[in-house]
Amino acid sequence: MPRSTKETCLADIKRRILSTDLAPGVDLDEVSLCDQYGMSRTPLREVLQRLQGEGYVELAQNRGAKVASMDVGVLRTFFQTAPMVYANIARLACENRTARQIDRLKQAQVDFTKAAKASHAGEAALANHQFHGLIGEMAQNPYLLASLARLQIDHTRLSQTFYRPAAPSETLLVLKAIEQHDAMISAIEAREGSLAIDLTLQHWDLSRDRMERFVRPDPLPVDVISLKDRRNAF
Amino acid sequence: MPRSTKETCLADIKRRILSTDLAPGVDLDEVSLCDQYGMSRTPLREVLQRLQGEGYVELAQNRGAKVASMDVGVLRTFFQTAPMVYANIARLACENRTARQIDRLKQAQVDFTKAAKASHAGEAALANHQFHGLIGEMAQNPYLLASLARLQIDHTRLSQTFYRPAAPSETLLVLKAIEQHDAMISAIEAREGSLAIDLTLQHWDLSRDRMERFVRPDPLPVDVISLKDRRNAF
DNA sequence: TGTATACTATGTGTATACAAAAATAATGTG
DNA sequence: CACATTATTTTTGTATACACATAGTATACA
Repeated sequence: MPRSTKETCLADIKRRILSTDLAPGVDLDEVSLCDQYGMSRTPLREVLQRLQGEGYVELAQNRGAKVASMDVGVLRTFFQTAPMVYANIARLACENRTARQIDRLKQAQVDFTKAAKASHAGEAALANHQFHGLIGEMAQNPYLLASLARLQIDHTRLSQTFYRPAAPSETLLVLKAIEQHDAMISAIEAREGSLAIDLTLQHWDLSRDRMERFVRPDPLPVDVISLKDRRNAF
Repeated sequence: MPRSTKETCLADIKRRILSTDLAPGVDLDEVSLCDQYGMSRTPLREVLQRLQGEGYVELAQNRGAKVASMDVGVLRTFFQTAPMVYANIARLACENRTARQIDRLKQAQVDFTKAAKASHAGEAALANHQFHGLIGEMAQNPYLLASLARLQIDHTRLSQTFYRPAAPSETLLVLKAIEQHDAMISAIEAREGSLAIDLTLQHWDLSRDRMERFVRPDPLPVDVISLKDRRNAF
């Protein structure tokens, strides 16, 4: 899809950041990236500037680029802001979507379903990113889209574990997410704004629970003594 | 304030776009900008990439940069989105503002009041931009801030005529805007979120009325015949 | 006269070379 | 041995030169 070297580079760095292959906060070395993508520093630096503009990286004077961090302070506002923006985007998508966009959304859902059912965690998270990005496009609102894009970056990074189910009960959650996507497509196609908002918020609740468990996992056993004893018993 | 040539250039192009000195949609020539700011094309192009990321300019492949346009379709969503974002930002500002930020906001209000009372239209619009940008900083929400920044660009461009009163009644509107700013400062300082939202929406209504009159001015007289007659009567 | 094609001019995209700043290593001194 | 200072290396920032794409213009041909 991307034609020029620069666009390939831009898209690939985004992909690597979203999949946390490039972890939050890590420094990006210009020359090594140049080698990887077979380009000189001039266009690569322009790519980095754009990535900064879109919220993927942070640039510091004379100190290069690093992947956008995800500190706790920002995470708090993430959970605070996301449902409001997502809901508004969903409503606007109902008003402004075109038939062509519905087709693309359905295709994205096919891709997402495949990856999610196959438990391809990285691919599923990216396909989910693509799906919600398309709804954002439908909204036709460049102002809110800027917020949505930034929310999506952190959302996708936090969701990396979602599609890699550890227990059978978690597989059900993935299936539920797929169903919710299908319901959202129908609502948007039928231009039922109120329904689309409800579905979006339900979808958010599902995702939020999963993310909160990732951010704040089950605590380790407190009773270290008995653990130690059990170990010694071997 | 800006130390390096690049930052000066970035800030100045922003200023010129906000003041519509660089009108929406006009093409930006790289070499002439280089001459103006005494720098080579490499850093200038990086500035343009950043300006694109912040929504000031639009870049097209092999076709250079142009100032972000303001077509009717986008303007519709501007009026639709702005009050919601502004209100949320105001509420968050109450929660998260620091004493230091309050001081800076008061200083910005001094600057704004001076420029507005002196009917320095361009300066007043930029000071107003600065004022509301500081409230945005207080909100401590990078996601919403991205929307706010984009809304502010168009808001400031549309407000250019606000502070250049044509009639005495319009001077009163400017004074009212100044009062509203003072009230907003008090509300944010006292962390009264609900009040801050109300004031913000009132402030928006005032600004919106003025902008709508700018976008859709009074129609020209329909009765061209009688106008012509009157002219002939001279 | 209308249209297609070649040519020219202008402007954008990229690579390389060099300058400047920061990080790191090495050395000297108390 | 700790610390400060200097030298060295690494990395970032900028200028220049050239390659490439597009737009505009002129010319040839139907």
